[in-house]
Amino acid sequence: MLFPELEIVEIAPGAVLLRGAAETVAEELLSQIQSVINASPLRTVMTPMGKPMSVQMTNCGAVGWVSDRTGYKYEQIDPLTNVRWPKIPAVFQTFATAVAARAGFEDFAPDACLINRYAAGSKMGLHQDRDEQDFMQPIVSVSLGLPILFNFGGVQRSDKTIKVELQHGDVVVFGGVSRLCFHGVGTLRRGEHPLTGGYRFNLTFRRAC
DNA sequence: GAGTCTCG
DNA sequence: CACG
Repeated sequence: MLFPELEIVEIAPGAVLLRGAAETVAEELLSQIQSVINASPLRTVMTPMGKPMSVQMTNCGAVGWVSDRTGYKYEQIDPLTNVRWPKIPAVFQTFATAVAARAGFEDFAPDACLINRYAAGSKMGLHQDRDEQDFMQPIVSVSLGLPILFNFGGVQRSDKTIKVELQHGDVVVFGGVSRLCFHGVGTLRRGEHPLTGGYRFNLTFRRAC
């Protein structure tokens, strides 16, 4: 998979925005997202402090990221269906590996893909992705549908954040010295996107195990 | 133990 | 909206 003429924005050392990298595969990705949702439906999860998250989520892969009263963790079995999460669709796997390589991370082989659906009012506070085994492996985040403001900070929650608008088809890859940086997104504003309607979908690819 | 959270 |  090649990305000619790709605009690359360096957000921080080890963190890049590949502008529009997913545009040409967006419809395929969305179609596969629907297949995953058909097998493992979107659901609202509780944070360990007892508040519901504003996004709806599901997963595909050998393990899926879940949150409940007991904490954050990766699970092999979807607690909603009590069977394994759907496999990561081939187009997801190929695309994630390709964009990671384009960002300088060769041989990225994700075993988990978190699917978050944002509706108007959904947001994601500053957090670290630190439930994975190997922090040498990067995070690949794909934005589809409505735009949202991305906040990317440092390894301390109090570090100041850089803000960048993520548009349909944008891909952020972060790893290396940025792997444990705090990040999040602002509140999704209501809108209409030709492919996703009033929603934004985010795919987060990780090597969890 | 803190926390993808909320609150002041 | 940023901070804590």
